[in-house]
Amino acid sequence: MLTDRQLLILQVIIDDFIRSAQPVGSRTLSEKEEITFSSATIRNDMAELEELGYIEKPHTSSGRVPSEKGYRYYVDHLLHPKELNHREVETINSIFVDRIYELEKVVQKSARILSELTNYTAIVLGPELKDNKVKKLQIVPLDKNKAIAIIVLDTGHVENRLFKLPKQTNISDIEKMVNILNERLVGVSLSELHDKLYKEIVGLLRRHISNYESMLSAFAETVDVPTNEKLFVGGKTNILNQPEFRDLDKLRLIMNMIDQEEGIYRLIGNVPTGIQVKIGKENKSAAMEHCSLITASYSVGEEQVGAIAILGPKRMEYSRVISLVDFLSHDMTKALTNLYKS
Amino acid sequence: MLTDRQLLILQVIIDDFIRSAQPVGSRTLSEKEEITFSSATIRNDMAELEELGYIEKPHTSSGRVPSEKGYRYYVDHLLHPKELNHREVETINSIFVDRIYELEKVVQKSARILSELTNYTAIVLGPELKDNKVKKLQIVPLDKNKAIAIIVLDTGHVENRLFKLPKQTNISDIEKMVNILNERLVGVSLSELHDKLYKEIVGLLRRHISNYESMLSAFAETVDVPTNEKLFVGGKTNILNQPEFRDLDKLRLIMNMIDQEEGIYRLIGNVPTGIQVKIGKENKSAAMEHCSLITASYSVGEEQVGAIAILGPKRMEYSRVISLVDFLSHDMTKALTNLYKS
DNA sequence: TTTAGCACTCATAATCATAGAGTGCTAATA
DNA sequence: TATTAGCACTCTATGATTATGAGTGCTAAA
Repeated sequence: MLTDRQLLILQVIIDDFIRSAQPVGSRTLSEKEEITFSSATIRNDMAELEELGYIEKPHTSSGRVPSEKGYRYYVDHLLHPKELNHREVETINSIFVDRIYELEKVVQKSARILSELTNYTAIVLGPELKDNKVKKLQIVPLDKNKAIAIIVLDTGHVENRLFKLPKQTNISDIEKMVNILNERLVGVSLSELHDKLYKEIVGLLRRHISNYESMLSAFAETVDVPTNEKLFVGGKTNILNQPEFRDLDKLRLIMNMIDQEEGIYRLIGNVPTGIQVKIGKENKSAAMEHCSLITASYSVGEEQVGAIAILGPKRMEYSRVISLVDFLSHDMTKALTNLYKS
Repeated sequence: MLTDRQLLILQVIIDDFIRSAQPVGSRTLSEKEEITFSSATIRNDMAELEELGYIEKPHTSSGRVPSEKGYRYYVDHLLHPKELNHREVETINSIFVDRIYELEKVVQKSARILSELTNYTAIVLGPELKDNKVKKLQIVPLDKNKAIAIIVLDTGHVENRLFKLPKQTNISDIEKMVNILNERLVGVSLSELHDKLYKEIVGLLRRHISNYESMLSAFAETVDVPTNEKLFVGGKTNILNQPEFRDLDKLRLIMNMIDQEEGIYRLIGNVPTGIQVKIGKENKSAAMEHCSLITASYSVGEEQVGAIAILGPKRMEYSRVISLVDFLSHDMTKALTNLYKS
């Protein structure tokens, strides 16, 4: 359909626009070294590219700007993956050099570093917990009225919740309860826990322990944690540097979305395995209309557990960002697999 | 020094400017109902107020704008506290209606609600932990190589950290260690813990346990948590609605500061007891040059443990915000005192 | 002491002209 | 037949010019 020359022109237009954020004219193009033909030829090809919907004009006599269809074609067919340079590789590896033991820190650091490397906004979603298995349960009384329920998972994640003790609970009841729970629930995954608690355990408790209800419900609530561990967003203010967000209304729209976790979960809550690029309206979100989102999943062993993402303007440095995100996601997979499967 | 009439004029100028964000002229003022004298009189008084530094002119023939000195005088002497209306009281009380047991949620909700009520940015700093006392220590082995150290504090706060087990650690050593730590450290406050660990405990461990070092250092690091529990910022995007931050450079400056915890800690890390108002340059921070900060402390019992703050433009609704912040801080004090001291 | 009157200042908005980047089309060229 | 030079045309961005009007300071009268 498109001639090689037209593809070259499309590619150069997009490359230039990504760099300059300015509409690209035939004259500018003809001066590029990779382009050997005249501006008139370019104009003819541009007219055709426009007719086919790959580029558009902001107004009658201006240069051309890529359309979403154009970006899509560019990402799918014209992109040559950019090799990361030494510094970039080093920087990403530095995330994992010291203790990976604090997952929260790793997630946070990943988001920060990724946003610094790209100058866009980075989102890192910590591993899902739903397949984690209970390692140990514990109740620690704080005083006459309150106690704290603790669940330790096999990945080392700890959930806890304060709850009110029924009046005159005696210590031995608490101990009995903890014993029953540990006997029955160690090894059970978080996703099965709630059911198990209310189907198998509740009868046992009723038989052996008076006033088990509030302790049980504290455990049940502790268990009902959001399925993802932690969410970090790095480089929110990088958005301010993008010329397309000079417009305060656009800015407000996207900022509002980023500032509430819910919006972000909707955006990258369940991304497919591997790299994905969503351009503008493909994101099905009014706030994201002028943005592109590049996501990558990471895994523990074979199982996908989390995701990282870069949010930037449609005019994004796709090839560089894709390489970075890809690299980091593999690094995270390696590090986490290493940590949990050995 | 200032006549009553001048004070009235100053007050009305500031009130009007807070509402409109526009320089206030003598004509506008003379039409206010509380002002009974002519615009010429006002002009004379304004000239004097300007000479004394309470107001200033953006340019020769414009209306007047309050200076920082003017705001300061206004806050110190001209403010009549604004009664909260029913809805505001209800909304704030709603923070504490259901389970206060999850402190993190309470802090988060406070920040959100405060920002919604004020339309400014709200910051809530969770309670300090340094005077919390150890309630229980625990080590849970996850597999041959890793274990998790857990510290439960008397307020119900739980800290935990993954650490690497020395090769061939046997279970009984871990149990011995846990016993020693619990015997010696329960009741010790977090601020004394580090010292105690390395002065008293280390000798005991050396005598009874082989390979105690890494377990000890895991505990020590778990203990070295930031002294404040949690920090939440609500309504960051409210800044975008303030006309003074149309300027992208100003916006970037303040956004950058808000987006890093460190900047916020520097700002409200140690605020005095009670309400404090810092106006513009009084904050000693370039980013805050065009902002005011209203802070209030809250306590458990008699002891101040945390702070809440509102960050807005210098042109802030001081009286309303002060009332809101005051009210919320007392509510928090009540709720927390009730929770921990009963 | 207060106020009316008036000349003066300056920011803002509106209008207009110009330059220049870019286009599409036509006709000449390889 | 495909490419390119040439040219008229379009539209934005820029700057200059000009009104408009809100607001001031000063003077003189009340």
